[in-house]
Amino acid sequence: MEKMRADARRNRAKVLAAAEEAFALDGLAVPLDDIARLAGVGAGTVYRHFPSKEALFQAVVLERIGQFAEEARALATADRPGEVFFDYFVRVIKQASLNRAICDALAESGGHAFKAGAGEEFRAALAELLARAQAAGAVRPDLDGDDLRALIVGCLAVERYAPGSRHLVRVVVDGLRASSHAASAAATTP
Amino acid sequence: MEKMRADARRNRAKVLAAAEEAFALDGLAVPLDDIARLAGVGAGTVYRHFPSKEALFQAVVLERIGQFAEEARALATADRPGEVFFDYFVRVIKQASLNRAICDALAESGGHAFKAGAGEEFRAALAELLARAQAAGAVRPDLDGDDLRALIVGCLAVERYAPGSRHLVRVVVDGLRASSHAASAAATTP
DNA sequence: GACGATGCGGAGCGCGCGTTCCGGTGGTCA
DNA sequence: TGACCACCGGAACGCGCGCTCCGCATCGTC
Repeated sequence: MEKMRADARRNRAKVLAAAEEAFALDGLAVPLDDIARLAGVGAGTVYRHFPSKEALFQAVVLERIGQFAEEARALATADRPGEVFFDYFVRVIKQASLNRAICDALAESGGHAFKAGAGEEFRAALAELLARAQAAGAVRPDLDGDDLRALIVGCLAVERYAPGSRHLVRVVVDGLRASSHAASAAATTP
Repeated sequence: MEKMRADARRNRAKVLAAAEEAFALDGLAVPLDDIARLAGVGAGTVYRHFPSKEALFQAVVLERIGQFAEEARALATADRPGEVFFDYFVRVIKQASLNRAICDALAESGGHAFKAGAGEEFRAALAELLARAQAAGAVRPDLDGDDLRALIVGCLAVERYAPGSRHLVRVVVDGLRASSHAASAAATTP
């Protein structure tokens, strides 16, 4: 990996950059030939560096998810866990909705994208933020990290269906607040 | 259409039934040859009755959506608009989540499925239920029918990602209540 | 500068699927 | 019952895409 020829390393970087751009725009649906052309290389070169299109996709996606995870870790010790949590939740959805690659990866049933390293880190960091917000009484307690990821996937679907409708995510955010939970419990306990 | 030969009419019905079953299970992804085989006819026969796979899909989906619309119309004059609305909302999501065809059709960007007759009926009936629930003070007023359809799409994505997690839809339901809206407004108006 | 190793490009292969075409079959009606 | 023609089945076509293969170019080394 380090002892690669200079041009090989250069091409690998070009492929990654092109894939990042193409996948972000059109998701997994973009033909691999398009990525190769955008990178200015042949299709064979792509396969020299990545065993399959899927592997290239994973590489691109996991890097981005790793950024989300890092961001979350940086917030894990902040004050006002409630505000921090909601800000992060909304920001992740906003960022991810601009990136078809992330949407496709997260929506993929079974959450395959969370099996690998960076996915697991994101998972853990998200659960940490959630737990702190719940401990502070800001978020209803009947949810765990998996639930939250599912809700993020749902919000991304909403965003894709009705782009830019900011207030729809707020509906979910309001549903996450501890007070909503109380209202629901009261309503179902006459 | 009425002066069709008896076997033709029979085959048409068999194709529709097979398509309903196959699409419900695997969505648009199911190969047309599979539908033909399931129906016990040749691929050519399918194309005699429907100009394209897409048209067959639309026919199947619109019939189901028509049922949803009828159900909604039947509830449009009921008492307790709030309860009726939430019950219907949850039921539609539950039913649709068991039917990949509906999920695919609704998730399709642009909401193509709502352009045709039955889609428009569903749209109108849903908006009516919503408006009545809002007038009764049960649902936050800052939403319209399009918003609600987007939220349904989102809930279907959640359901597909985390099947059977009943309480996640409740998060959205709680977010829809008028009290949640008030809490949100209070929180952003210091 | 020459030579082996390494990487490169892009034509080509295989496959799956939507769609079409046509020779034969069997429903329909006189 | 016989003949006509609407209809049927399924083989075949075109296309797009993931992936492979191999002759050629380029890099690193002596």
